[in-house]
Amino acid sequence: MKPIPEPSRRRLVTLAALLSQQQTEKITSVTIASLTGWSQSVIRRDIALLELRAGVSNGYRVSQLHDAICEALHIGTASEPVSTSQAGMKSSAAESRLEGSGTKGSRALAHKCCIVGLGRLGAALLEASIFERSPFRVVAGFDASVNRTEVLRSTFPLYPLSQLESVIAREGIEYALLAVPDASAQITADRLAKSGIKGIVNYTGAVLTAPLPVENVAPVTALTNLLSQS
Amino acid sequence: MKPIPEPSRRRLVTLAALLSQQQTEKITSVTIASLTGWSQSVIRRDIALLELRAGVSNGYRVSQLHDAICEALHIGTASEPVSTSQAGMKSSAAESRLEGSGTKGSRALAHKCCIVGLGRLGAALLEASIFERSPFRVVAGFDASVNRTEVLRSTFPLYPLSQLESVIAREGIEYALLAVPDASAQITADRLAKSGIKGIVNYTGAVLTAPLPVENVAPVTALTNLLSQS
DNA sequence: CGGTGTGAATGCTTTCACAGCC
DNA sequence: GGCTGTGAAAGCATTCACACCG
Repeated sequence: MKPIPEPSRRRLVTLAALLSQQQTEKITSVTIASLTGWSQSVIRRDIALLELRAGVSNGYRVSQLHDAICEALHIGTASEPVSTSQAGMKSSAAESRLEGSGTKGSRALAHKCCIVGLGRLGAALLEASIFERSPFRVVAGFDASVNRTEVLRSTFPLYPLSQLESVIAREGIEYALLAVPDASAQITADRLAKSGIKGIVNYTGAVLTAPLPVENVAPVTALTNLLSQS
Repeated sequence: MKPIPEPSRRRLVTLAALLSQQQTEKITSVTIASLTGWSQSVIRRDIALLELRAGVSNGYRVSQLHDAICEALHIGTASEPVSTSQAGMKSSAAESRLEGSGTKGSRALAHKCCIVGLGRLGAALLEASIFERSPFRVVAGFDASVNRTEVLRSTFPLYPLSQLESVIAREGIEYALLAVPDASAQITADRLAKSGIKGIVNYTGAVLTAPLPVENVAPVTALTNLLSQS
């Protein structure tokens, strides 16, 4: 399968999330269009990229489409469709079509993440429910203040910042959520990069310079993006 | 000035933030390239869109470029360049060029925002420092639990969710940071849309259907975007 | 030189429009 | 009829390459 272009990829990420909150069994591109605001053309093209040739005549099977996206995007543990009481045994084993390219990696381990900086914002991310039913698992938190790492409660261990490199290496952590004070953002990002982290979600107001993908989600950045969209 | 295309706009938002944390007086496209990872071509094109024909031969004046971006993006109160002691009276009145399209709106009031949902994450956004020196000002917080709205401390008033519509109208609030539980996200988004809000920053895991721009910044969404970028 | 600004060319994405299928 | 999948066209964004400037 050829590499999926960036705009399509981002839409597919959203589409996967949308599918997992969908109740119906089937869905058409026109429904997706009304739910997301994207054009039908673009939706059909995006889905065509999956090379799942299964959506004939009356829409796509929600679960099948969802799984196909997760596979194409290399999302290991997929966020399962929401199960409200009525769901039944709908698709627990989503009949893998003949041409299936070996879906064995599907139950793969979740991607390991860590939270760096446990101020108010970082501490808020400790909430376990956020990552439930997602392909990610937070396995460590870090803060410069030993006080915080000892007082805060979480389902995974918290470490002093000095152990950043060693814990990342030991646990094989892939992604970091960065929520340190702006002033130490760049230095910390440098340390993360050197530790072999694959990507950073940046909650700080600082613009990071790093040799790896950074997703900026600082409140001010997000608002500014909206602002100039008028 | 013609409308700025979306990819350029997003880069310019980041560039503005980068400039405001810059210490030097001048900057060249090659420096920006090394700091951001974007190509020189794209940077020069983006800046050319500003029609600020002022960057001859040895780079751009940081403050001037910053102001030009803020103007083009309709950012009222710009985030000022960081003032480390040495900054001096650099550019407090950024010589508005002759052709200037009437920069009178420049000292306009900050854009008003509100935080909807004051759980751990929403409450973390109450931190005033986050929005300091930004073109945004949070003027209200909302939560379904009166307990929370009464116990939490902030520099602006907190209201029960029932007053959402009335307060938004009265205060003329433009943007909302949505941090309610996933289950009530869509309903709340509908209320926000009806209240005339111009854009939503979505911290929930839910995919929103709304007739206005939504910026998705849920941790899982951000991580997934990174993930499939390998 | 080292740097910007910009036509022209390239490469991507989106849209159109229609064949094919249920 | 309603819907998908896909060539072909149109529309955008990025890169190239070079004139021009301090």
